[in-house]
Formats: sequence, structure tokens, C-alpha cells
Amino acid sequence: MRMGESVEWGLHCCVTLGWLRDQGPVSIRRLAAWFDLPQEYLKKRLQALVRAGILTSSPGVRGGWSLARPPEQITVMDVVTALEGAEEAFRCAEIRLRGESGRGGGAEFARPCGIAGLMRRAELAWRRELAAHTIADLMEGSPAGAERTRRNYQDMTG
Amino acid sequence: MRMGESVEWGLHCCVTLGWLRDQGPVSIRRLAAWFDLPQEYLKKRLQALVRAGILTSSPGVRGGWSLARPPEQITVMDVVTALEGAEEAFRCAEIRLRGESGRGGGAEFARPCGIAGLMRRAELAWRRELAAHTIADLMEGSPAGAERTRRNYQDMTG
DNA sequence: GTTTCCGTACTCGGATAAAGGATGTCCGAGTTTAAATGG
DNA sequence: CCATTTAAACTCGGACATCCTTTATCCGAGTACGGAAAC
Repeated sequence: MRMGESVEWGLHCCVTLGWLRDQGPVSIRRLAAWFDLPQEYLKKRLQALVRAGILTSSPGVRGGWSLARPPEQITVMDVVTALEGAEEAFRCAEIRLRGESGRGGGAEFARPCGIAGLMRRAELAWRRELAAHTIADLMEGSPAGAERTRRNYQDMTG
Repeated sequence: MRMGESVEWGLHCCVTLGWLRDQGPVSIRRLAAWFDLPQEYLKKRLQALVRAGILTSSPGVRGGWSLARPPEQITVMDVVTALEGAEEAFRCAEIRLRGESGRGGGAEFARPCGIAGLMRRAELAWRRELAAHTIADLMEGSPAGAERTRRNYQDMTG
């Protein structure tokens, strides 16, 4: 089971956009150079965050990307869901109903599969952790990063 | 993020082998027919469970597969780890160190990344749930399934 | 001075391709059991 | 009746083939800003 690499990109970008919120939109060229990421593909992933209402993008010569909401109102779960999709990692194919195993199990099969239920509960625990923290938490987590980001961005843009 | 379909296969097979524990080894042909699964690929996945010490396989005309330990001593986490690998779903590539973002962050970068830490804690919560339940729990979860499995298996083998 | 036009720097969305992992199939080789064979 | 051979039913491990997702690139089209040109 593997989570896409762009989740790390998306979270770092959200935190950075949070720190640069008063600087106006940040162009994809600068964001990609910021973390040394492939520009075109990063753009495509950030578009998913726009569709999810997490980011805003504006065209034009002064355009770019910015947070659509205050960082306190964007959970890490929001970002992960936008980038990885809302489907659960474990998808029950109900193989218990197939083949010989499925013969003659009447009322028993009306009840949900115990395995699927357990996997769902485990995933809920995971989601709960991610939903309990916001971009603002991550921003506060490294105050030195905030200052350094603003300074480096000034160098870059000025 | 997607979990392989064979996790469902492996868990159902372990539960079934737990129910048929006093019947001796079960051949791959019967296991595959049991759930209507591709026989050769199922075999390959169960071999991963053998390497992890969860199952035992014996060659020969009366050979087949059986649990290597009592079902109370096999956690769901064991099975998932054997089939999906021990690596975490989120792998931090430390993009914060690259590009402009990495310039001049001395002592700050010695500390672990807050994003990676949060993802790790979330995954720990997930693993904790899976490690808290065993194959025996799943077996007890559907007593009707146990009886029906034994009966259908008798029909199949007799 | 005001309006119009144009170039620049962006984003948007689709088409396409490369890479890797999950899924699925096939085959030769080894191992155990049970039946068949020979004494 | 006992020992030996043979056949059958398995597993093991590797080599492939296929499909799908992720990652990545490219390009035409649209949009906003700022300056230049026209009036």
C-alpha cells in the first residue's frame, strides 16, 4: 500500500502558501522552483486542490495560487482526500459470496463482512488523526521555517 | 492510496484455514475454488504468508496449506504486513531540503519534518487497530460461517 | 488625458508517454503419498 | 507378505505477459495586467 508522492508536495505547498498569504498569489513556476519539483505535474496536482476548494488559482500576469480558506480551516485530511480520492484503501470485493464459500449462507450474508468492518474501523482511526490537525498546526510547528520561507521568497521575487 | 486485493484473499483464507484446522492441510486447488480466485496467483500470495511464518505448506499428494500458529496468535496486522510489505504508506522524500526551500535552514532541518511525523502517527493509529484483532476474533465473529464452511468442505472433499 | 490595442505572464484542460506495481499465467523441478509391481 | 517401483497430487521458484495507476511532458486556448499607441 503506497500513498502518492504528491501528498507530500501538496502539504508542503499548502504550508508555504499559508506562510506567504499576505504576499499575494504564488506562481507555479516559483512553487516548483521552491521545492525543485516538476512544474507541469505539480500544477496538475494543485488543480485537484482547487477542485476540492482548498486552493484558489488566478490567471494573468500577477496570478498564481493561494489558500482558499484560512489555514485553521484546512485539515490534513482535506488535502489527502483531494489528492488521493475519497475511496477507502481497502475495498471489499465480497469474495465470501463467490465459489463454494457462498453456498447456502442465507441470513448470514445479509450482515456485513467482519473483515471489511475491521478494515473500515482501522481506516477511520487513521482519518481521525489526519482530520484532527490543520495546515495552521503544521505552520506553527516550525516557526523558524516561516521566517526563512518569507526571507528566501523575498530574495527570489525581489 | 489503494490496498491490494489479495489482502482480502489472505484474510479470508486464514479464517477458513482456522475453521478447517483439524481437517489437515488444504490444497491450493480447493482454496482457489473455495472463493473462485485465480489459483496460480493466489498460490503466489500465500507463499508470502509462508515466508512470514503465518502459514505452513507441505508438498506431496496429501499436502496443502495450514496455519503455522494458533489463530489467537495471528493478528490482522501480521497478515497485512506480510502481503503489503512493512514500509509505511507515506514515505517522506524530504522535499523541504531541496530547491530554494532548503537554503539556510541549519539546526531547523536536524529536527524531523512535522508533516512526516503527523503521517506516521496517523499510520500508527491504523496499525494499532489492526494489531488489536486476531484471526481468532474474525473466526468468532461469524459462528454460522464456521459451521457452513465445515459442511461445504466435507461435500467438496468427500 | 483618455481610450484602445497589444505583449507578457500566467492558468486551464486535454492528449500523450514512460515507469512501476499489481495481477495473472505457464512451466520445469522437487516431494510426499498411495497404489502397483515383483520377488 | 514384504520390498521396490511407479504414478498421481501436490508445492516451489522463476520467467513472462497484461493491465492500471502514478508520474511526467507538451501544447493550444483563455485570462488578467501593464505599457504603448491612437485619438
